[in-house]
Amino acid sequence: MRKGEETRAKILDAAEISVLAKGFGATSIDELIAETGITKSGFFYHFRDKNELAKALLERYVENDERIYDEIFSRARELADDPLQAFLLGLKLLSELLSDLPNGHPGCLVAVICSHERAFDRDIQEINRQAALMWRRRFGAMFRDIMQVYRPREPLDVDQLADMVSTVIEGGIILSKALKEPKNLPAQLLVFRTFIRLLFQPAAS
Amino acid sequence: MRKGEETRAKILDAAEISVLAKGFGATSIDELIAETGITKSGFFYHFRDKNELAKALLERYVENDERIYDEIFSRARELADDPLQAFLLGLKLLSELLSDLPNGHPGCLVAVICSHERAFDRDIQEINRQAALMWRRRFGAMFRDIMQVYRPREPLDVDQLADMVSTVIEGGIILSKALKEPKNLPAQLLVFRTFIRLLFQPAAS
DNA sequence: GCGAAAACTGTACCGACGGTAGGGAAACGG
DNA sequence: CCGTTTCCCTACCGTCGGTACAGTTTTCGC
Repeated sequence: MRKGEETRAKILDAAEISVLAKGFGATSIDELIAETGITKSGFFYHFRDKNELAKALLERYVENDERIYDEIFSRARELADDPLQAFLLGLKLLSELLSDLPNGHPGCLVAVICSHERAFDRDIQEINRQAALMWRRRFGAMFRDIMQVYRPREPLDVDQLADMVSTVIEGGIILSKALKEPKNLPAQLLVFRTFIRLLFQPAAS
Repeated sequence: MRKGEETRAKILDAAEISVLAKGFGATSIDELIAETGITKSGFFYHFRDKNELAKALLERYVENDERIYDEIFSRARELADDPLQAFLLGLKLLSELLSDLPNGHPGCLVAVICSHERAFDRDIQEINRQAALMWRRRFGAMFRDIMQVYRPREPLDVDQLADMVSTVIEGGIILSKALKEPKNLPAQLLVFRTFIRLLFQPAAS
């Protein structure tokens, strides 16, 4: 029972690394069982097929992602009383965390799934959608808090502003990879941070 | 000679649609030859292997991409004398163009390659990198023009600002797909446009 | 410590796919 | 009409995802 989850986790660990590096199609089951020291039958005991592996992988990834955001922004909230300052601090903390990853961000599974779209069933696409909606809700709540204190210099839709956070992160991951400049993602986050500061900065200079 | 290029183009057309929809791994050669009415030998006459197909696909995609940007921003430049106004207009035109696509942006091949990274050889990764660098140069030049006339309200690195354009586009494509909201990408572009307007807006209101 | 369930192993097999090899044949251009 | 380009045909190989199923070990609750 607990042993089973351990093996399952080992498979998922190996799969995540490989999928983020090579894509889902190029990640073979044979390769995963070789790395985890399990047999093919053992693999299919845990996952009915490759699609279920993808599903489990994505679910785990999204959970972990949420946990990291929870940690960072709750810590930022503790350190700053003002909602705007807390958000700006959160972005900074996130940028620093990403900057400390030696090889840059390994890649976002949500984006990988998007690039493969029709290769997966609706279950997976729905998990993906829910993940993006969670981001929207999370950052949307923060912007609503900010707007109770500060008036934006330009009227902007809260949801679109919240989506912009995810957009910059996802886009930053891709650009970092394409350019082979791991520092690009944290840098982009800081540029976005400047935009937010500008947006809520009082009109008088 | 011309017949050959025609067939080649037909293969690339089918491949591009399929790759953007399902990813590269899930796009089978058998499927491509069925759609183009060619035989397997015929396919391998045009492309030594799947990797060369990817390379040709990416090269064609990047060229087309550049052409579209050229058109939009040169038209914007004709309509507006001021570099800032021209850029803002260009973003608006781009947003409208993306908004008119009935099923949303089909996906960016550069991003797909990034998600598959290690599955491709260095040639392809280099083409990808050069494409991202071209974007940086293109938008960097625009921002430099703008900065000769306007002083940004916050000091920002020109390259990072230029990368932000690509970041928003790539991130917007992913978010649009994840959320299944095709209008998300053009909306994000307009949010970014607001940020740029804010950045270069004179301090006095 | 025992029995049942959980967690595997082993073997044999299947179809689809990427790719190779090589011998052609139609189409076209000069 | 000759040669190159462009493609077809057949046969084959290894890998991969997946199935089937019987057998074995490990683990855990009682």
